Amino acid sequence: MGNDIDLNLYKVFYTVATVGNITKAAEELYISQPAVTKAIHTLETNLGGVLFIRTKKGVTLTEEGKVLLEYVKNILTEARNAENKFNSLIKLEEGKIRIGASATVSKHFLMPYIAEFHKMYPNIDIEITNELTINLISDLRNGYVDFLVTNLPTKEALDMDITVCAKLHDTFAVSKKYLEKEDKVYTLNEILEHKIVTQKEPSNTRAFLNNYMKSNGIEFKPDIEIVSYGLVTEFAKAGFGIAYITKEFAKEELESGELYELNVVPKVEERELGIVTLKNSALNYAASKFVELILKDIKE
Amino acid sequence: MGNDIDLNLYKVFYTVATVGNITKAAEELYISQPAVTKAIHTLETNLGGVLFIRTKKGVTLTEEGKVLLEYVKNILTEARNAENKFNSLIKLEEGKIRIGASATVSKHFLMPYIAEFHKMYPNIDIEITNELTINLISDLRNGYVDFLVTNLPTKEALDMDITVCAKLHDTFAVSKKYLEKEDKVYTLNEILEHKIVTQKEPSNTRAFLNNYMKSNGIEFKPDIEIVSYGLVTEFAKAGFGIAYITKEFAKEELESGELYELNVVPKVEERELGIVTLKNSALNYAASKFVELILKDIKE
DNA sequence: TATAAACCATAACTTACGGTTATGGAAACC
DNA sequence: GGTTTCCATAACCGTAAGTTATGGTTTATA
Repeated sequence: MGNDIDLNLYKVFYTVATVGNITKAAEELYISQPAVTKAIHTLETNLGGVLFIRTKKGVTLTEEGKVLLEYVKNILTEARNAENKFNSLIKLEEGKIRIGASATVSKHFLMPYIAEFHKMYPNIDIEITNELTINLISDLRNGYVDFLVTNLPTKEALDMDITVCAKLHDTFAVSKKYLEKEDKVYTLNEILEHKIVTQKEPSNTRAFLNNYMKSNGIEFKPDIEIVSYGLVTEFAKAGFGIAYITKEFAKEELESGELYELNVVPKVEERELGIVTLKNSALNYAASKFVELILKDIKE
Repeated sequence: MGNDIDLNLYKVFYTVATVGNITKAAEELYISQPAVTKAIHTLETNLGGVLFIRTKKGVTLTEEGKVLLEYVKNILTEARNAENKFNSLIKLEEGKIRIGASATVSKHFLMPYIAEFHKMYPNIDIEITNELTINLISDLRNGYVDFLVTNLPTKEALDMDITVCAKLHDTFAVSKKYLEKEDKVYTLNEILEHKIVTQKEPSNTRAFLNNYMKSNGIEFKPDIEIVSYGLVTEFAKAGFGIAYITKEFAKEELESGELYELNVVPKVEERELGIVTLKNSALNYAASKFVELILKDIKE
């Protein structure tokens, strides 16, 4: 956009035009009167025409100057709007964060961060999409969400950046209603003599469980399969069997004693929760601030 | 309109944003690459946020940068529009001239100038208002016309600037049908023995005639009074009597011999044709150019 | 797997120009 | 007629926008 003239001169022009007096305009602009005189002159020579008629009482616009002024008004208000908009985005006075995460992660992991962030920046909209990880990934690719918070590892992540934001610990837990608490170390086979409650495939958690079983040489089939993770703990609490759960997502039940953890060997490996973003595409400022908030915890 | 940031930086920003590459943008802007780098940096610090993400393949806009770009596009196109508009006004590629003048002046004086001007600048609209001088003056005051071309003197001209643009010579003329041509010097009283054809009051010409008569001690009453000056010559040509005419406005009739001038003493004083503009208000560029064209002739 | 090429960042230097002060002239105001 | 109000001009100054040179890092190339 080959734009020749010095846009800053328009600021001076505007002030002089509205004030109608070079000396006063200079005061308003906090520069000297000769500076303004010169600015108007260079603008006039650059444009190739006269903008003001100089009188002893001040200056008045020529007809062409009046026409120009209308354009200049638009230019300057748009510039002001640009500044304001950018500012409010940076100051987090407005904006939107679109997070993709499972209902479980949303409830048990994100919730406190969202609450904290919302308290700090109440005008930032937060939109959460709860779906299966596979769907979330396509949402991310299609630009429907800014980033995901999901269990790792997520395969096919060549076009994505992953940042670990928490460690997850799976375990077997059960209600006393189903199995009296005992100070005992369970083998996997002993566990499998019981009814097993777990999530239905496909799910990251279930895939992790399958893999764990397989690496211990066991081809297994659970007794109760549930789509919603939330219901897994409910079924366990109701005494339907031994549930495969993630400790971080069942804190309440474990702390209240509604469920207790079984001491099983071999221990289930540690998993990770990660923030997934699209490579080569930046988060908006609000989203990056939110991610920062999450990561602050893990840094320590 | 307290606008803080350097508007010229937006030009650089725009180029970088669209090219997506600082080095190439520098080429396009005919400045060095470090200059562009620096410009973007200062813009970023002035705005207080990041505009681009630097990669090894170039730069890409942040989300906030994308938002800013939309505003900047508007700013730059409006600036370009402003330049273009001003330019075409100055180049006389567009514009309008509104002239107030009597039908006589329009026909016998302005016509050739209008033709010449229109040939030079065919896109300038020329609007002519024909009315009595009194009405033209109020049109001028009300801004309905840019300037007047009228007989002088025009009273009540304190708020107006007057520039003489031609000399006018009134005289008595007659057709051979009415009075056989004689090589004779007429006194005013001899003239008055005939039928007199002249314009009806109010009119500048008639006022001038009245004044001329009065200064020669004569209270006179014409025999035929006509509103339209054009018809005065027609009536004279038809042999109704001796007409009071302006030589400059009856060239054809005098040259063709349809009318001939009577040698009357004392001679009628010279009158002036003037361009009348409103004080403290500038003509638009097209109008001022037109006035220039008229005045070019009298200068010589 | 060197080698070259592409890009942005930084540093040190130069200069043009946007600012300054000082002054003048010409109306307008008391 | 003195004072004030304006804009224009001249001479000077400092900064910030430009310059060249260089470096580091990644990506493409042979």
